Amino acid sequence: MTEVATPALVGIPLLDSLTSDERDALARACRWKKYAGGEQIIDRSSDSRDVFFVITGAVRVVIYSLSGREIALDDISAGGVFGELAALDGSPRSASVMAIGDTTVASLTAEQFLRVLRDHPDVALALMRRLARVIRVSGARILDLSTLGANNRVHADLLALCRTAKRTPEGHARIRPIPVHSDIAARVSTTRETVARVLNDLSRQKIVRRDADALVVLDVERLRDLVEEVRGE
Amino acid sequence: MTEVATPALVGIPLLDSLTSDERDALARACRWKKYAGGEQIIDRSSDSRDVFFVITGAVRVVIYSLSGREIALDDISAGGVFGELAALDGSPRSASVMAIGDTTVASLTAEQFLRVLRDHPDVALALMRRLARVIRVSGARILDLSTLGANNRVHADLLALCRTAKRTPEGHARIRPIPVHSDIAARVSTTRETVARVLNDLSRQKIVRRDADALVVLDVERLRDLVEEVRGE
DNA sequence: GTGATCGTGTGACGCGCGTCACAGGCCGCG
DNA sequence: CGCGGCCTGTGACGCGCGTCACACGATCAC
Repeated sequence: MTEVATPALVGIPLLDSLTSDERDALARACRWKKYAGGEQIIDRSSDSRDVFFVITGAVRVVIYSLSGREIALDDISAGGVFGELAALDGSPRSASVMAIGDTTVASLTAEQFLRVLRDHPDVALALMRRLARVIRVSGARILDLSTLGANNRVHADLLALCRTAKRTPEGHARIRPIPVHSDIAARVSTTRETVARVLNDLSRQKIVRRDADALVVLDVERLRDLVEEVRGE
Repeated sequence: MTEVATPALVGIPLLDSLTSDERDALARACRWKKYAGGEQIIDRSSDSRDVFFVITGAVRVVIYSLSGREIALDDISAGGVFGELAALDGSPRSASVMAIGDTTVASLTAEQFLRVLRDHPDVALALMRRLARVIRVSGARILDLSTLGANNRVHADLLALCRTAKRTPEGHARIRPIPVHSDIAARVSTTRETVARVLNDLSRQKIVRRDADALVVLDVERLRDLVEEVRGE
Protein backbone atom coordinates (compact mmCIF):
# COMPACT_ATOMS: atom_id res chain seq x y z
CA MET A 1 0.00 0.00 0.00
CA THR A 2 1.29 3.44 -0.86
CA GLU A 3 -0.12 6.82 -0.01
CA VAL A 4 -0.82 9.01 -3.06
CA ALA A 5 -1.62 12.66 -3.73
CA THR A 6 -5.23 13.76 -3.92
CA PRO A 7 -6.89 13.60 -7.35
CA ALA A 8 -10.56 14.44 -7.92
CA LEU A 9 -13.42 12.39 -6.53
CA VAL A 10 -15.30 11.63 -9.71
CA GLY A 11 -17.33 8.77 -11.06
CA ILE A 12 -18.84 7.76 -7.72
CA PRO A 13 -22.58 7.44 -8.27
CA LEU A 14 -23.19 7.72 -4.54
CA LEU A 15 -21.87 11.28 -4.63
CA ASP A 16 -23.54 12.36 -7.85
CA SER A 17 -25.86 14.74 -6.07
CA LEU A 18 -23.03 16.83 -4.61
CA THR A 19 -21.92 20.01 -6.34
CA SER A 20 -18.47 19.82 -7.81
CA ASP A 21 -17.24 22.20 -5.13
CA GLU A 22 -18.52 19.91 -2.42
CA ARG A 23 -16.92 16.96 -4.15
CA ASP A 24 -13.59 18.73 -4.30
CA ALA A 25 -13.73 19.60 -0.62
CA LEU A 26 -14.53 15.99 0.15
CA ALA A 27 -11.68 14.81 -2.04
CA ARG A 28 -9.28 16.87 0.04
CA ALA A 29 -10.68 15.35 3.22
CA CYS A 30 -10.00 11.84 1.94
CA ARG A 31 -6.90 9.79 2.40
CA TRP A 32 -5.81 8.41 -0.93
CA LYS A 33 -4.05 5.10 -1.21
CA LYS A 34 -2.99 2.59 -3.80
CA TYR A 35 -3.02 -1.16 -3.22
CA ALA A 36 -1.47 -3.94 -5.26
CA GLY A 37 -3.56 -6.93 -6.32
CA GLY A 38 -4.09 -9.31 -3.44
CA GLU A 39 -3.37 -6.78 -0.71
CA GLN A 40 -5.76 -6.58 2.22
CA ILE A 41 -7.55 -3.26 2.53
CA ILE A 42 -9.83 -4.13 5.43
CA ASP A 43 -9.00 -6.87 7.84
CA ARG A 44 -12.02 -8.45 9.43
CA SER A 45 -10.42 -8.37 12.84
CA SER A 46 -9.23 -4.77 12.75
CA ASP A 47 -11.39 -2.16 14.36
CA SER A 48 -11.21 0.71 11.93
CA ARG A 49 -14.45 2.41 10.92
CA ASP A 50 -13.33 4.13 7.73
CA VAL A 51 -15.39 4.19 4.56
CA PHE A 52 -13.73 3.62 1.18
CA PHE A 53 -14.46 4.66 -2.37
CA VAL A 54 -13.04 2.59 -5.20
CA ILE A 55 -11.47 5.00 -7.67
CA THR A 56 -9.74 2.62 -10.05
CA GLY A 57 -9.48 -1.14 -10.01
CA ALA A 58 -11.77 -3.40 -8.01
CA VAL A 59 -12.01 -5.11 -4.65
CA ARG A 60 -13.45 -8.33 -3.33
CA VAL A 61 -15.37 -8.66 -0.10
CA VAL A 62 -14.71 -12.03 1.53
CA ILE A 63 -15.14 -13.95 4.73
CA TYR A 64 -12.85 -16.76 5.72
CA SER A 65 -14.22 -19.68 7.62
CA LEU A 66 -11.82 -20.62 10.37
CA SER A 67 -10.91 -23.68 8.34
CA GLY A 68 -9.49 -21.32 5.73
CA ARG A 69 -12.20 -21.73 3.16
CA GLU A 70 -12.81 -18.44 1.39
CA ILE A 71 -16.36 -17.22 0.85
CA ALA A 72 -16.75 -14.37 -1.62
CA LEU A 73 -19.59 -12.02 -0.72
CA ASP A 74 -19.27 -9.34 -3.36
CA ASP A 75 -17.00 -7.73 -5.90
CA ILE A 76 -16.97 -3.96 -6.05
CA SER A 77 -15.51 -2.12 -9.02
CA ALA A 78 -14.56 1.47 -9.69
CA GLY A 79 -17.21 3.89 -8.49
CA GLY A 80 -18.32 1.70 -5.61
CA VAL A 81 -18.22 2.13 -1.86
CA PHE A 82 -17.33 -0.31 0.87
CA GLY A 83 -16.80 -0.32 4.59
CA GLU A 84 -20.05 1.57 5.29
CA LEU A 85 -21.49 -0.94 7.72
CA ALA A 86 -18.97 -0.35 10.45
CA ALA A 87 -19.22 3.39 9.92
CA LEU A 88 -22.99 3.29 10.25
CA ASP A 89 -23.42 1.13 13.28
CA GLY A 90 -20.05 1.30 14.97
CA SER A 91 -19.72 -2.47 15.14
CA PRO A 92 -16.60 -4.34 14.12
CA ARG A 93 -16.05 -5.16 10.50
CA SER A 94 -18.07 -8.08 9.27
CA ALA A 95 -15.84 -9.09 6.40
CA SER A 96 -12.40 -8.58 4.92
CA VAL A 97 -11.75 -6.71 1.71
CA MET A 98 -8.85 -7.23 -0.66
CA ALA A 99 -7.77 -5.58 -3.87
CA ILE A 100 -8.42 -7.72 -6.95
CA GLY A 101 -6.00 -5.92 -9.23
CA ASP A 102 -4.03 -2.74 -8.66
CA THR A 103 -6.52 -0.46 -7.02
CA THR A 104 -6.65 3.08 -5.73
CA VAL A 105 -9.10 4.01 -3.04
CA ALA A 106 -10.09 7.15 -1.15
CA SER A 107 -11.17 6.87 2.46
CA LEU A 108 -13.09 8.94 4.95
CA THR A 109 -13.40 8.49 8.69
CA ALA A 110 -16.75 7.35 9.98
CA GLU A 111 -17.43 10.79 11.43
CA GLN A 112 -16.73 12.58 8.17
CA PHE A 113 -18.87 10.12 6.28
CA LEU A 114 -21.79 10.40 8.68
CA ARG A 115 -21.60 14.16 8.39
CA VAL A 116 -21.94 13.90 4.62
CA LEU A 117 -24.97 11.66 5.02
CA ARG A 118 -26.53 14.01 7.51
CA ASP A 119 -25.95 17.12 5.40
CA HIS A 120 -26.96 15.62 2.07
CA PRO A 121 -30.23 13.71 2.06
CA ASP A 122 -29.74 12.68 -1.54
CA VAL A 123 -26.49 10.98 -0.71
CA ALA A 124 -28.19 9.29 2.21
CA LEU A 125 -30.97 8.02 -0.03
CA ALA A 126 -28.47 6.78 -2.59
CA LEU A 127 -26.67 4.87 0.14
CA MET A 128 -29.93 3.37 1.31
CA ARG A 129 -30.64 2.19 -2.20
CA ARG A 130 -27.26 0.56 -2.27
CA LEU A 131 -27.85 -1.15 1.09
CA ALA A 132 -31.20 -2.35 -0.20
CA ARG A 133 -29.49 -3.90 -3.20
CA VAL A 134 -27.02 -5.71 -0.99
CA ILE A 135 -29.86 -7.09 1.08
CA ARG A 136 -31.68 -8.32 -1.99
CA VAL A 137 -28.59 -10.04 -3.32
CA SER A 138 -27.94 -11.66 0.04
CA GLY A 139 -31.49 -12.91 0.15
CA ALA A 140 -31.16 -14.43 -3.28
CA ARG A 141 -27.97 -16.13 -2.22
CA ILE A 142 -29.58 -17.56 0.90
CA LEU A 143 -32.37 -18.87 -1.26
CA ASP A 144 -29.91 -20.50 -3.64
CA LEU A 145 -27.90 -22.04 -0.84
CA SER A 146 -31.08 -23.41 0.69
CA THR A 147 -32.77 -24.81 -2.37
CA LEU A 148 -30.16 -25.53 -5.00
CA GLY A 149 -27.55 -28.24 -5.02
CA ALA A 150 -23.90 -27.37 -5.51
CA ASN A 151 -23.80 -28.01 -9.22
CA ASN A 152 -26.95 -26.05 -9.86
CA ARG A 153 -25.42 -23.15 -8.01
CA VAL A 154 -22.52 -23.31 -10.44
CA HIS A 155 -25.01 -23.25 -13.29
CA ALA A 156 -26.70 -20.22 -11.75
CA ASP A 157 -23.41 -18.41 -11.34
CA LEU A 158 -22.50 -19.09 -14.94
CA LEU A 159 -25.85 -17.72 -15.99
CA ALA A 160 -25.16 -14.57 -13.99
CA LEU A 161 -21.81 -14.22 -15.72
CA CYS A 162 -23.61 -14.42 -19.05
CA ARG A 163 -25.63 -11.31 -18.24
CA THR A 164 -22.56 -9.14 -18.08
CA ALA A 165 -20.76 -10.83 -20.98
CA LYS A 166 -20.63 -9.85 -24.63
CA ARG A 167 -22.95 -11.69 -26.98
CA THR A 168 -21.74 -13.00 -30.30
CA PRO A 169 -23.94 -12.67 -33.41
CA GLU A 170 -24.89 -16.35 -33.03
CA GLY A 171 -26.27 -15.65 -29.56
CA HIS A 172 -23.37 -17.16 -27.70
CA ALA A 173 -22.08 -15.43 -24.58
CA ARG A 174 -18.33 -14.94 -24.40
CA ILE A 175 -17.18 -14.68 -20.81
CA ARG A 176 -13.80 -13.07 -20.65
CA PRO A 177 -11.41 -13.32 -19.01
CA ILE A 178 -11.94 -16.97 -18.24
CA PRO A 179 -13.04 -17.20 -14.64
CA VAL A 180 -10.76 -19.13 -12.34
CA HIS A 181 -12.53 -22.21 -11.01
CA SER A 182 -11.72 -21.48 -7.42
CA ASP A 183 -13.24 -18.01 -7.73
CA ILE A 184 -16.51 -19.48 -8.88
CA ALA A 185 -16.28 -21.99 -6.08
CA ALA A 186 -15.85 -19.20 -3.52
CA ARG A 187 -18.87 -17.38 -4.87
CA VAL A 188 -21.23 -20.32 -4.74
CA SER A 189 -19.78 -22.06 -1.71
CA THR A 190 -18.49 -25.25 -3.17
CA THR A 191 -15.13 -26.67 -4.13
CA ARG A 192 -12.83 -26.14 -7.04
CA GLU A 193 -13.23 -29.81 -7.98
CA THR A 194 -16.99 -29.60 -8.24
CA VAL A 195 -16.73 -26.56 -10.49
CA ALA A 196 -14.33 -28.40 -12.78
CA ARG A 197 -16.65 -31.40 -13.01
CA VAL A 198 -19.71 -29.28 -13.73
CA LEU A 199 -17.92 -27.34 -16.41
CA ASN A 200 -16.82 -30.53 -18.09
CA ASP A 201 -20.30 -31.98 -17.95
CA LEU A 202 -21.56 -28.83 -19.62
CA SER A 203 -18.95 -28.95 -22.33
CA ARG A 204 -19.73 -32.61 -22.95
CA GLN A 205 -23.34 -31.52 -23.48
CA LYS A 206 -22.13 -28.80 -25.85
CA ILE A 207 -23.56 -26.10 -23.61
CA VAL A 208 -20.23 -24.40 -23.01
CA ARG A 209 -16.89 -24.42 -24.78
CA ARG A 210 -13.54 -23.34 -23.45
CA ASP A 211 -11.63 -21.21 -25.93
CA ALA A 212 -8.12 -19.93 -25.50
CA ASP A 213 -9.17 -16.56 -24.15
CA ALA A 214 -12.83 -16.95 -23.22
CA LEU A 215 -15.40 -19.29 -21.80
CA VAL A 216 -18.17 -19.47 -24.37
CA VAL A 217 -21.71 -20.36 -23.37
CA LEU A 218 -23.13 -21.86 -26.53
CA ASP A 219 -26.67 -22.44 -25.36
CA VAL A 220 -27.79 -19.93 -22.76
CA GLU A 221 -31.34 -21.23 -22.98
CA ARG A 222 -30.47 -24.75 -22.03
CA LEU A 223 -28.32 -23.48 -19.18
CA ARG A 224 -31.23 -21.45 -17.89
CA ASP A 225 -33.43 -24.51 -18.06
CA LEU A 226 -30.98 -26.46 -15.94
CA VAL A 227 -31.29 -23.88 -13.19
CA GLU A 228 -35.02 -23.27 -13.34
CA GLU A 229 -36.13 -26.83 -13.49
CA VAL A 230 -34.54 -27.45 -10.13
CA ARG A 231 -35.49 -24.13 -8.58
CA GLY A 232 -39.06 -25.08 -9.40
CA GLU A 233 -39.32 -28.66 -8.21
CA MET B 1 -57.54 -8.01 7.66
CA THR B 2 -59.66 -5.19 9.08
CA GLU B 3 -59.16 -1.49 8.86
CA VAL B 4 -58.96 0.24 12.26
CA ALA B 5 -59.06 3.81 13.58
CA THR B 6 -55.83 5.72 14.06
CA PRO B 7 -54.11 5.37 17.44
CA ALA B 8 -50.76 6.96 18.24
CA LEU B 9 -47.51 5.97 16.58
CA VAL B 10 -45.43 5.18 19.63
CA GLY B 11 -42.73 2.70 20.51
CA ILE B 12 -41.09 2.71 17.08
CA PRO B 13 -37.36 3.23 17.64
CA LEU B 14 -36.93 4.31 14.03
CA LEU B 15 -39.09 7.36 14.69
CA ASP B 16 -37.65 8.24 18.08
CA SER B 17 -36.04 11.40 16.82
CA LEU B 18 -39.33 12.95 15.70
CA THR B 19 -41.15 15.39 17.94
CA SER B 20 -44.44 14.10 19.25
CA ASP B 21 -46.28 16.54 17.02
CA GLU B 22 -44.53 15.17 13.98
CA ARG B 23 -45.29 11.66 15.11
CA ASP B 24 -48.96 12.48 15.50
CA ALA B 25 -49.11 13.96 12.05
CA LEU B 26 -47.45 10.87 10.67
CA ALA B 27 -49.87 8.64 12.55
CA ARG B 28 -52.74 10.37 10.80
CA ALA B 29 -51.08 9.83 7.44
CA CYS B 30 -50.85 6.10 8.05
CA ARG B 31 -53.34 3.44 7.17
CA TRP B 32 -53.99 1.27 10.18
CA LYS B 33 -54.87 -2.37 9.83
CA LYS B 34 -55.22 -5.48 11.90
CA TYR B 35 -54.26 -8.93 10.69
CA ALA B 36 -55.04 -12.32 12.17
CA GLY B 37 -52.26 -14.84 12.73
CA GLY B 38 -51.19 -16.49 9.50
CA GLU B 39 -52.58 -13.77 7.24
CA GLN B 40 -50.38 -12.46 4.45
CA ILE B 41 -49.48 -8.80 4.77
CA ILE B 42 -47.11 -8.57 1.83
CA ASP B 43 -47.28 -10.98 -1.03
CA ARG B 44 -43.99 -11.45 -2.81
CA SER B 45 -45.62 -11.18 -6.19
CA SER B 46 -47.68 -8.07 -5.49
CA ASP B 47 -46.29 -4.76 -6.59
CA SER B 48 -47.11 -2.49 -3.69
CA ARG B 49 -44.38 -0.25 -2.33
CA ASP B 50 -45.83 0.57 1.08
CA VAL B 51 -43.79 0.59 4.28
CA PHE B 52 -45.20 -0.95 7.46
CA PHE B 53 -44.66 -0.39 11.17
CA VAL B 54 -45.46 -3.23 13.53
CA ILE B 55 -47.54 -1.74 16.36
CA THR B 56 -48.58 -4.87 18.24
CA GLY B 57 -47.90 -8.50 17.53
CA ALA B 58 -45.16 -9.73 15.23
CA VAL B 59 -44.57 -10.72 11.63
CA ARG B 60 -42.39 -13.20 9.81
CA VAL B 61 -40.50 -12.48 6.61
CA VAL B 62 -40.31 -15.56 4.42
CA ILE B 63 -39.49 -16.74 0.93
CA TYR B 64 -41.01 -19.82 -0.57
CA SER B 65 -39.01 -21.95 -2.90
CA LEU B 66 -41.18 -22.97 -5.81
CA SER B 67 -41.26 -26.46 -4.36
CA GLY B 68 -43.16 -25.04 -1.43
CA ARG B 69 -40.36 -25.18 1.10
CA GLU B 70 -40.54 -22.18 3.40
CA ILE B 71 -37.41 -20.22 4.23
CA ALA B 72 -37.71 -17.82 7.16
CA LEU B 73 -35.57 -14.73 6.75
CA ASP B 74 -36.49 -12.71 9.81
CA ASP B 75 -39.05 -12.19 12.54
CA ILE B 76 -40.02 -8.62 13.34
CA SER B 77 -41.84 -7.76 16.54
CA ALA B 78 -43.64 -4.68 17.81
CA GLY B 79 -41.67 -1.52 17.13
CA GLY B 80 -40.13 -2.83 13.93
CA VAL B 81 -40.42 -1.79 10.31
CA PHE B 82 -40.72 -3.86 7.15
CA GLY B 83 -41.29 -3.34 3.49
CA GLU B 84 -38.62 -0.63 3.23
CA LEU B 85 -36.67 -2.23 0.42
CA ALA B 86 -39.31 -1.82 -2.23
CA ALA B 87 -39.99 1.72 -1.05
CA LEU B 88 -36.33 2.62 -1.30
CA ASP B 89 -35.43 1.18 -4.66
CA GLY B 90 -38.77 0.80 -6.36
CA SER B 91 -38.14 -2.84 -7.21
CA PRO B 92 -40.70 -5.57 -6.61
CA ARG B 93 -40.94 -7.13 -3.19
CA SER B 94 -38.22 -9.60 -2.43
CA ALA B 95 -40.08 -11.63 0.16
CA SER B 96 -43.50 -12.27 1.62
CA VAL B 97 -44.54 -11.19 5.08
CA MET B 98 -47.16 -12.86 7.26
CA ALA B 99 -48.57 -12.09 10.68
CA ILE B 100 -47.34 -14.52 13.35
CA GLY B 101 -50.10 -13.78 15.85
CA ASP B 102 -52.79 -11.14 15.78
CA THR B 103 -50.98 -8.06 14.63
CA THR B 104 -51.77 -4.44 14.00
CA VAL B 105 -49.68 -2.47 11.56
CA ALA B 106 -49.53 1.09 10.28
CA SER B 107 -48.49 1.73 6.70
CA LEU B 108 -47.20 4.62 4.66
CA THR B 109 -46.88 4.92 0.92
CA ALA B 110 -43.37 4.89 -0.48
CA GLU B 111 -43.59 8.61 -1.29
CA GLN B 112 -44.65 9.55 2.21
CA PHE B 113 -41.91 7.41 3.70
CA LEU B 114 -39.22 8.83 1.45
CA ARG B 115 -40.34 12.32 2.39
CA VAL B 116 -39.85 11.50 6.06
CA LEU B 117 -36.38 10.18 5.34
CA ARG B 118 -35.50 13.25 3.34
CA ASP B 119 -36.79 15.69 5.95
CA HIS B 120 -35.36 13.94 9.00
CA PRO B 121 -31.72 12.93 8.74
CA ASP B 122 -31.86 11.19 12.10
CA VAL B 123 -34.61 8.91 10.91
CA ALA B 124 -32.61 8.24 7.78
CA LEU B 125 -29.56 7.32 9.84
CA ALA B 126 -31.61 5.08 12.08
CA LEU B 127 -32.94 3.29 9.02
CA MET B 128 -29.43 2.87 7.67
CA ARG B 129 -28.37 1.30 10.93
CA ARG B 130 -31.23 -1.11 10.64
CA LEU B 131 -30.32 -2.00 7.05
CA ALA B 132 -26.75 -2.52 8.19
CA ARG B 133 -27.95 -4.95 10.84
CA VAL B 134 -29.94 -6.90 8.29
CA ILE B 135 -26.88 -7.15 6.07
CA ARG B 136 -24.74 -8.40 8.92
CA VAL B 137 -27.29 -11.03 9.87
CA SER B 138 -27.58 -12.15 6.27
CA GLY B 139 -23.83 -12.44 6.02
CA ALA B 140 -23.70 -14.55 9.13
CA ARG B 141 -26.37 -16.80 7.72
CA ILE B 142 -24.53 -17.22 4.44
CA LEU B 143 -21.45 -18.13 6.42
CA ASP B 144 -23.37 -20.70 8.42
CA LEU B 145 -24.99 -22.19 5.35
CA SER B 146 -21.60 -22.44 3.69
CA THR B 147 -19.55 -23.88 6.50
CA LEU B 148 -21.84 -25.65 8.95
CA GLY B 149 -23.67 -28.90 8.45
CA ALA B 150 -27.42 -29.07 8.97
CA ASN B 151 -27.28 -30.32 12.53
CA ASN B 152 -24.73 -27.76 13.57
CA ARG B 153 -26.99 -25.10 12.19
CA VAL B 154 -29.70 -26.38 14.47
CA HIS B 155 -27.25 -26.16 17.37
CA ALA B 156 -26.42 -22.60 16.41
CA ASP B 157 -30.07 -21.64 16.21
CA LEU B 158 -30.73 -23.13 19.61
CA LEU B 159 -27.84 -21.15 20.97
CA ALA B 160 -29.33 -17.99 19.51
CA LEU B 161 -32.63 -18.79 21.18
CA CYS B 162 -30.80 -19.08 24.48
CA ARG B 163 -29.65 -15.48 24.24
CA THR B 164 -33.16 -14.16 24.36
CA ALA B 165 -34.45 -16.70 26.88
CA LYS B 166 -34.78 -16.41 30.63
CA ARG B 167 -32.04 -17.96 32.74
CA THR B 168 -32.85 -20.07 35.76
CA PRO B 169 -30.77 -19.72 38.92
CA GLU B 170 -28.92 -22.92 37.95
CA GLY B 171 -27.80 -21.31 34.72
CA HIS B 172 -30.23 -23.18 32.53
CA ALA B 173 -31.97 -21.34 29.72
CA ARG B 174 -35.72 -21.81 29.49
CA ILE B 175 -36.94 -21.26 25.98
CA ARG B 176 -40.62 -20.54 25.98
CA PRO B 177 -42.89 -21.12 24.25
CA ILE B 178 -41.44 -24.34 22.90
CA PRO B 179 -40.36 -23.67 19.36
CA VAL B 180 -42.11 -25.71 16.72
CA HIS B 181 -39.64 -27.97 14.95
CA SER B 182 -40.67 -26.88 11.52
CA ASP B 183 -40.07 -23.24 12.44
CA ILE B 184 -36.52 -24.00 13.43
CA ALA B 185 -36.15 -25.97 10.23
CA ALA B 186 -37.33 -22.99 8.18
CA ARG B 187 -34.84 -20.72 9.90
CA VAL B 188 -31.80 -22.91 9.33
CA SER B 189 -32.82 -24.42 6.02
CA THR B 190 -33.20 -28.03 6.87
CA THR B 191 -36.08 -30.42 7.48
CA ARG B 192 -38.39 -30.99 10.38
CA GLU B 193 -37.05 -34.53 10.71
CA THR B 194 -33.47 -33.40 11.09
CA VAL B 195 -34.47 -30.97 13.82
CA ALA B 196 -36.29 -33.71 15.70
CA ARG B 197 -33.27 -35.99 15.51
CA VAL B 198 -30.85 -33.34 16.64
CA LEU B 199 -33.05 -32.38 19.57
CA ASN B 200 -33.26 -35.98 20.66
CA ASP B 201 -29.54 -36.47 20.39
CA LEU B 202 -29.11 -33.43 22.59
CA SER B 203 -31.56 -34.65 25.15
CA ARG B 204 -29.86 -38.04 25.19
CA GLN B 205 -26.65 -36.19 26.00
CA LYS B 206 -28.49 -34.28 28.75
CA ILE B 207 -27.83 -30.98 27.04
CA VAL B 208 -31.50 -30.10 26.63
CA ARG B 209 -34.69 -31.26 28.26
CA ARG B 210 -38.22 -30.88 27.01
CA ASP B 211 -40.57 -29.73 29.76
CA ALA B 212 -44.30 -29.34 29.45
CA ASP B 213 -44.16 -25.63 28.70
CA ALA B 214 -40.54 -24.92 27.85
CA LEU B 215 -37.49 -26.26 26.13
CA VAL B 216 -34.71 -26.16 28.72
CA VAL B 217 -31.08 -25.93 27.69
CA LEU B 218 -29.27 -27.53 30.61
CA ASP B 219 -25.72 -27.00 29.45
CA VAL B 220 -25.32 -23.88 27.35
CA GLU B 221 -21.54 -24.25 27.45
CA ARG B 222 -21.51 -27.67 25.91
CA LEU B 223 -23.95 -26.52 23.25
CA ARG B 224 -21.67 -23.64 22.40
CA ASP B 225 -18.76 -26.04 22.13
CA LEU B 226 -20.65 -28.16 19.63
CA VAL B 227 -21.04 -25.16 17.36
CA GLU B 228 -17.60 -23.67 17.72
CA GLU B 229 -15.62 -26.81 17.30
CA VAL B 230 -17.07 -27.21 13.84
CA ARG B 231 -16.98 -23.56 12.90
CA GLY B 232 -13.30 -23.70 13.70
CA GLU B 233 -12.15 -26.81 11.86
C1' DG C 1 -67.85 -40.58 20.79
C1' DT C 2 -65.20 -40.22 15.58
C1' DG C 3 -62.57 -38.12 12.35
C1' DA C 4 -59.45 -34.49 11.00
C1' DT C 5 -55.48 -31.79 11.59
C1' DC C 6 -51.08 -30.72 13.64
C1' DG C 7 -46.86 -31.72 15.92
C1' DT C 8 -43.63 -35.20 16.89
C1' DG C 9 -40.51 -39.53 16.59
C1' DT C 10 -37.76 -42.97 13.97
C1' DG C 11 -36.25 -46.39 10.67
C1' DA C 12 -34.34 -47.34 5.91
C1' DC C 13 -32.57 -45.92 1.59
C1' DG C 14 -29.64 -43.65 -1.39
C1' DC C 15 -27.18 -40.04 -3.78
C1' DG C 16 -24.86 -35.63 -3.84
C1' DC C 17 -20.81 -33.78 -3.10
C1' DG C 18 -16.91 -32.82 -0.08
C1' DT C 19 -12.34 -34.85 0.70
C1' DC C 20 -8.06 -36.93 -0.51
C1' DA C 21 -4.77 -38.20 -3.75
C1' DC C 22 -2.38 -37.80 -7.77
C1' DA C 23 -1.22 -36.35 -12.66
C1' DG C 24 -0.54 -33.19 -16.36
C1' DG C 25 -0.16 -28.37 -18.49
C1' DC C 26 1.41 -23.71 -18.47
C1' DC C 27 4.29 -19.89 -16.91
C1' DG C 28 7.95 -17.21 -15.05
C1' DC C 29 12.42 -17.19 -12.82
C1' DG C 30 17.18 -18.17 -12.04
C1' DC D 1 17.41 -25.77 -19.16
C1' DG D 2 15.01 -27.56 -14.79
C1' DC D 3 12.34 -26.23 -10.84
C1' DG D 4 8.39 -24.44 -8.28
C1' DG D 5 3.94 -22.42 -8.31
C1' DC D 6 -0.68 -21.98 -10.05
C1' DC D 7 -4.53 -23.94 -12.47
C1' DT D 8 -6.93 -27.78 -14.14
C1' DG D 9 -8.78 -32.68 -14.55
C1' DT D 10 -10.46 -37.17 -12.66
C1' DG D 11 -10.89 -41.33 -9.94
C1' DA D 12 -12.33 -43.50 -5.45
C1' DC D 13 -14.34 -43.31 -0.99
C1' DG D 14 -17.68 -42.39 2.28
C1' DC D 15 -21.00 -39.96 5.16
C1' DG D 16 -24.36 -36.39 5.91
C1' DC D 17 -28.78 -35.56 5.43
C1' DG D 18 -32.84 -35.13 2.52
C1' DT D 19 -36.73 -38.08 1.25
C1' DC D 20 -40.33 -41.38 1.98
C1' DA D 21 -43.13 -43.99 4.85
C1' DC D 22 -45.48 -44.93 8.79
C1' DA D 23 -46.92 -44.62 13.80
C1' DC D 24 -48.32 -42.23 18.01
C1' DG D 25 -50.35 -38.57 20.91
C1' DA D 26 -52.95 -34.12 21.53
C1' DT D 27 -56.28 -30.98 20.33
C1' DC D 28 -60.43 -29.41 18.21
C1' DA D 29 -65.00 -29.56 15.80
C1' DC D 30 -69.32 -31.39 15.88
